[in-house]
Amino acid sequence: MRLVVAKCSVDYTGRLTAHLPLATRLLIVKADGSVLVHSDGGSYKPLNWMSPPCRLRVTDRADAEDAAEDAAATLPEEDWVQEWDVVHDKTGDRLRVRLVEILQDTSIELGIDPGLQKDGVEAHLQALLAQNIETLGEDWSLVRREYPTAIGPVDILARDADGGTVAIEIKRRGEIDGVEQLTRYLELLNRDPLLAPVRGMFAAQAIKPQAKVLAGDRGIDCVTLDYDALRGIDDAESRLF
Amino acid sequence: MRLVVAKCSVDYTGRLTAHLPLATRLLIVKADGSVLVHSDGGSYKPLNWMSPPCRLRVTDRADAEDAAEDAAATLPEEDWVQEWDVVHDKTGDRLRVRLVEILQDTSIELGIDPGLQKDGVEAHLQALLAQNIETLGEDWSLVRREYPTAIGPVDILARDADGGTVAIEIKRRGEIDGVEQLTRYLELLNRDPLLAPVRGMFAAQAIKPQAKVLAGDRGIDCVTLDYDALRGIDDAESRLF
DNA sequence: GGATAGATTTCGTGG
DNA sequence: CCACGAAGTCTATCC
Repeated sequence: MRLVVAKCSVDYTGRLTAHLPLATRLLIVKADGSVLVHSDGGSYKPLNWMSPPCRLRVTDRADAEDAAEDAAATLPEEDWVQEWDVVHDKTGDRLRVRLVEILQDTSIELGIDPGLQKDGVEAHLQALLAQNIETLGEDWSLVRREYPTAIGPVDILARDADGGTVAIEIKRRGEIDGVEQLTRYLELLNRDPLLAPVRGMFAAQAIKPQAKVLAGDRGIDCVTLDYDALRGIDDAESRLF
Repeated sequence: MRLVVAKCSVDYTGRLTAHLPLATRLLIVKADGSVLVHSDGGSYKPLNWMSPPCRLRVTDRADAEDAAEDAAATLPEEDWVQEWDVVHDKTGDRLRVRLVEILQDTSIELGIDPGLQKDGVEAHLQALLAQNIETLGEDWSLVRREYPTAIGPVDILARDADGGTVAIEIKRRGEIDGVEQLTRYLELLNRDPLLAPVRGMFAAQAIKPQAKVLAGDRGIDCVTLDYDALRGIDDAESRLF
């Protein structure tokens, strides 16, 4: 990994065209040749970047044949001492960085990272609800998780106390897209005479008002899930055995 | 901006819980106190991070009162020399970095960045199509861009050669969501007796097969836009005046 | 400030 | 390898 702090300008051409005027920034060159351009603020997203796989070519001003005449009458922005030309292997996207003043330049070997270990995602929520389907109502039973349809799997298919089929869509945060998704599933499931009628249930840790309204309009029930409570039930149950 | 290369372990608790085992990584502390943890690969997304607004508190091992007894019988991973505790001001999300060995530690002042200048986004595509609405068919005319409805503005409302109203949704890349969005608009527009019947047109630089099928199923026409061609027409036209 | 839609999204996962 | 859904998404825009 190479870390450079430099006064530079940056140009990107690819999916879009973008330009960064001359300013002091952090440039990161990773082991795979990818480049990140960071400012001293904002969030984790760089101002500009090039994703791997790509190739970085560095040109020093001294090496440029016509350096002398170029330098004669140019804007300060173009009076660079080093130019980086980064080209994406597949898309041809190009990132050009012109370094006018290099304030810091270090390289260090990091090695391969063991990677992030996550916990608490939607999959876990789905597993917990499937294991505790009776929290939705007495005598409810699980048909199966990831019930397959032509346009993708429904999170949970269940039967309510009356033996009616219920398709459940689970989201961490319930927004309008989730209701649309469930609507498409219901349309398909209700075409199957062996299943129909199938009603919908939209389950999330929090459901936005607009999603609630849309769901209501389509006859879809909404349920708010309590992650900690579900986990609690699950722990309590497992302690019984 | 502070740049630290260190052998460290990282723990995050917030929306989810995540852990990074001991390894050598780049740690970036920005002027606003936000922290990024980068490995020497992957894309621009850090392995872990804390977004602003947040507070960073640094503890040196020497300062820890019970350092001696702690160090006596701990795992190498917990034999840290410095600990960073970063807490988000609003959400309370916490990032804890334990530095076991510091290989590099530099600080530098960057100043405020002038920011990125973009070109070629969806707005431009919309403007180009609005100016060249006749590319969709002879005698087509523009009613207006950003035609307002109760659930948001339709990109373009136009009239075809027969005087029929057409609602056009424009995307860079045509996917299923765009068809859903246009469907909602059409439902609303067709409730207006002064406009109805309104037909739909889905316009994008490229339309995915699944989106095409869904659009076809709903009687929505699909059109592939050629950005460069539209820009060319526009340039040619402006040269006439 | 909250909600919404787009992104050079990136990142998994499943077929 | 492609396609789709989720993300601690982030970011700009609009109301």
